[in-house]
Amino acid sequence: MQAVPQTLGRRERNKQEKLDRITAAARELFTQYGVDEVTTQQVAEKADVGSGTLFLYAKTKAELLLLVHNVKYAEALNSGVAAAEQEEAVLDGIMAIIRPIIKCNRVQIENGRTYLKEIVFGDPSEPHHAEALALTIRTEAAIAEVLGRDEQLMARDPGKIARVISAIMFVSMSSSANSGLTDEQVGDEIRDQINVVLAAGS
Amino acid sequence: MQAVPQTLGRRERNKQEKLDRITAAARELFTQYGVDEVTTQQVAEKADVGSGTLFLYAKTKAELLLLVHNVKYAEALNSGVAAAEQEEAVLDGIMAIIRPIIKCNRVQIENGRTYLKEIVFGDPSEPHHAEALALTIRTEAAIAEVLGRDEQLMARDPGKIARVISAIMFVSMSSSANSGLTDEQVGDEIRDQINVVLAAGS
DNA sequence: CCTCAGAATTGAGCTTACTCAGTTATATAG
DNA sequence: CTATATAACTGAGTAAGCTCAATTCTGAGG
Repeated sequence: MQAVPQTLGRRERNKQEKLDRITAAARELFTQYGVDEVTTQQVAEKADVGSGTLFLYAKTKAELLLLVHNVKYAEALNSGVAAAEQEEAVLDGIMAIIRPIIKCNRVQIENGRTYLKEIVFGDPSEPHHAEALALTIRTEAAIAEVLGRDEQLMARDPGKIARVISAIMFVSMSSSANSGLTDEQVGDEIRDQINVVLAAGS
Repeated sequence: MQAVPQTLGRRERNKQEKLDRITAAARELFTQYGVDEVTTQQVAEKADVGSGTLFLYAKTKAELLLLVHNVKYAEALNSGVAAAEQEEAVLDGIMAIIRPIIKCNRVQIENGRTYLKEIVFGDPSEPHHAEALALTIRTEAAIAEVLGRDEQLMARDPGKIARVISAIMFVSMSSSANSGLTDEQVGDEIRDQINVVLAAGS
């Protein structure tokens, strides 16, 4: 019997180190070449682990992408929420939240689309997927908060409206029809749709 | 040189027959077992064609599902549009359109979700995918028509609202979070969201 | 009927995500 | 320190979608 070591024991430390190496390897390769152009073998090699080990840390290749992309999405969301505080008008505030998210899902458009696909269609019981879902919930909450600043909208259901906006974002960012558009054009398309939802009473 | 034969020549007839056999085989196997549980080999065998031939008629397995499911979707849409004519209220009319679509995408939920996934993320240059897109456009048009019956809504932009409703439908029908719900529950979720979009002025 | 260009078909083979039986490393007990 | 249980790791192997070089079939021209 031994006291619990402050440094979590070698086993735990090794696991953490491996996860870090895998995450770094996947991030670099996916970002540079795109998830479809990278094989799991390549990620395993770069992370210096066996190919089987990779799948102990991410159950599928898609989960590996979630692991990597969640970080970027979280950053985008944070910056968007911060920017939204500076805005007066509701629509401007919402667009301030959305714009960084569009950007982050279109820098490497293939990865962004695969990420969004996985959020909706992937296995929600997987940990990285659960984290992604938590992020979309945070996004909706942030949007709902901005909606709630307006009395008229407060009287409607900000949570439900935020959900609708979330669906609008998802489809507009994912659709193959929009692959060729610029970030601004996608943003415009989203804004127009939000506008028709909000401008209801006018 | 010979006059164009009424019966399109043996070559064309053979191609048509093969496509029919492939479609029938895929429909039966996918419907009974679900697209993920069926291999392309099995479809090829059942259709009595070589495995390579299959991919001349549908470039990917997903395209094969589109080929099969488009027919069901078209039927659902037609029956929904017909039902919508009997409805007075706008929301009732829209739900009349949507309900058969929900049903058709959830009878075999795995196939329905894969179908929806392919519509958004698949290759739009493929013929069966193009047909699926045409169906979603027809769906939006049908919804827009019902919206246009109301003067207030007519003043807003029925086409754009229909697009928003389309996004709502897509996410609610696809989301893994809703896998366990009944058709009615999914319908309710969709109706609630549409309601908050339409009930704007009230 | 015979020839032949090219359309249509084919299935062996390739790629790659993922599995699993066997191996190695770690921590605890005596 | 040695033994043992068990957690962690590994890479050869499997499965399945898809490709493509070789083959067969079709129809027009002579």
